Amino acid sequence: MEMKTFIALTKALSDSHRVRAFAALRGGELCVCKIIELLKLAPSTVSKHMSLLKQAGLVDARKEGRWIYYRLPARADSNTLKWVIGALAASPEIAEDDKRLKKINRADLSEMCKKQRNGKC
Amino acid sequence: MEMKTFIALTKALSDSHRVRAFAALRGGELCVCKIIELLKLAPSTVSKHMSLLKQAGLVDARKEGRWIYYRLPARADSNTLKWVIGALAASPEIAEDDKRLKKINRADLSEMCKKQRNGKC
DNA sequence: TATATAATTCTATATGTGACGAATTATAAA
DNA sequence: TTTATAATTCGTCACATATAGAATTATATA
Repeated sequence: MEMKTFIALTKALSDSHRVRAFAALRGGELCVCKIIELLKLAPSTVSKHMSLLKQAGLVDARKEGRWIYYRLPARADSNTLKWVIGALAASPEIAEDDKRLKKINRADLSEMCKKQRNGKC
Repeated sequence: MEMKTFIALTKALSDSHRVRAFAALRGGELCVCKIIELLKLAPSTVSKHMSLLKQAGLVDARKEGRWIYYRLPARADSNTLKWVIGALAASPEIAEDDKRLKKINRADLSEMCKKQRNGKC
């Protein structure tokens, strides 16, 4: 791997919000508004974070209607993925996120997004 | 690993000068002035970089007289070390550094340090 | 077609980071 | 003891980054 690629990876992984978003995708793809709900950040901020992760090759995206779903990439450098997932395995923060994600996945999607726009999360 | 620890690691690895300094230690311990010579940065800058790597647990230091030697830690999280070394294995920049380090290791240490002070590297 | 909506890009701002030179500290040598 | 020296810490500056809100884009629905 070239230095430039490596630095893009480590920079992408050097912000806790991005790391949490990345780790959240272990459980399967998520639309942006669910990631917004998890991180409790403004939509524009989350969008920028996901774009950075994508540029580093740490996530893939697919569009379906008005929604964009992010997911772990199928054929990414699996050593990097394994290292990150492994390193965070015992992280209390990630365990807490996993719990919250279960609730978020049960919630009504439309209602959640409406709140995000009005409540200025 | 806790999130805080993980972010300290990725932040430490998100600057190419620090990554190069870290990788240079694969070949054995180095005193600061040799790392200065390799990176061609001001001593104070290199000192800060090494201190950050140390805080992240990526390197150890030992003092011998006026010199301080940095080295890869004996019992660091070996998964992290393996991932970094593995990811950079094919990096042309690191290969180039390895070449230059051979020359640096042959050079006269006192002369090199004197130049660094006067030449404002 | 007009409106609502999910996500993005754009703009502005506050904070963080990398760089150097000067001052400081600790050790060795004269 | 005085001087030289290897490295650090401190002060400062330029530049990068995280954040939110406004404007924009693309798609679905009334």
